[in-house]
Amino acid sequence: MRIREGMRLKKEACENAPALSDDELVAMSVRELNQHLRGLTKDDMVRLKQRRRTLKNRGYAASCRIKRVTQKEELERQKTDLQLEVEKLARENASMRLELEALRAKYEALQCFARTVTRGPGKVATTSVITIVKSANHSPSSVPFSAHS
Amino acid sequence: MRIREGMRLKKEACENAPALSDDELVAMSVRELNQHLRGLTKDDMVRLKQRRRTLKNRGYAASCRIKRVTQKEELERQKTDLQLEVEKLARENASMRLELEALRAKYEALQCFARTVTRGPGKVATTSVITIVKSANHSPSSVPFSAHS
DNA sequence: TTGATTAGTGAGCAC
DNA sequence: GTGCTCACTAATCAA
Repeated sequence: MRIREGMRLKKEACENAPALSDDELVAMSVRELNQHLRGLTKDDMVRLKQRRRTLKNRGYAASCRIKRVTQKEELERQKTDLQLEVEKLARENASMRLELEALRAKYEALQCFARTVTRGPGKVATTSVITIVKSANHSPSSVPFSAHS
Repeated sequence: MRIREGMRLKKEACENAPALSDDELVAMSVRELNQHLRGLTKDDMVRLKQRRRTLKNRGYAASCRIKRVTQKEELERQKTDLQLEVEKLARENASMRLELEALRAKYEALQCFARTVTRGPGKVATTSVITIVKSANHSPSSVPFSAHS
């Protein structure tokens, strides 16, 4: 139902009142409304109050609809934000994975090298035990460094 | 506006038809409808068709509302799914970051060692047993490096 | 009483 | 014509 301006004509039947517009009526405070109610039939009073209620309801319905679409838009916004964040984290994740693999390879290469160096030429004499323990937090009894003659 | 069963009484005015219920009327095909339309006033025909349209509209409005809430629920579901995924990725990310740092430390330690070994060629008078244990669950192939005598 | 929400209704658009 | 959606209304709920 589109707005029916013709409805206003009903109100014209009341001659002594200056034929309040919908906007005026709906914006009126209760005090103001009572001013305009003076000298009206009980019946007209009821009618006017009902018209006011209806106009108010019209507004409530409108804000209800607006709220509905606003919430939907908000949800969609949050969704796309989250999608972007997922993508960002996934990228970070992938690059870190590569970095980790690369470092592991470097580490193992260096390890090989260290082995050849220490195993081979000098025939190192003394016994020296170096233990570097970098353990995850679950091994509290760690001995991070211990050298033995 | 709640459903007004009283509206059906209007239809009772038509005696020759068996007073179709709303459900029957709305479920009827156009062909069936035409069957029931025989022997009715043009006016009654229009009225009946309009009632059918109104009943149909009632259903359309209902499915429209159902669709609306369904879509909203779907959006919320997707949102929580994405939130979970973000958390999961963030956790993975953090643990990989730790792993990376740990490996970097290990690598630098080994690098220092390698330098001392290679820099002082003959100087290394020690047998080195280097045990680097990074006991995180993901490196089962531990004892990455171990050289003896 | 006031504001918000629901179901039903007609208008009007799209196919 | 059929289905959907919008704006409106009355009913009803909630604060």
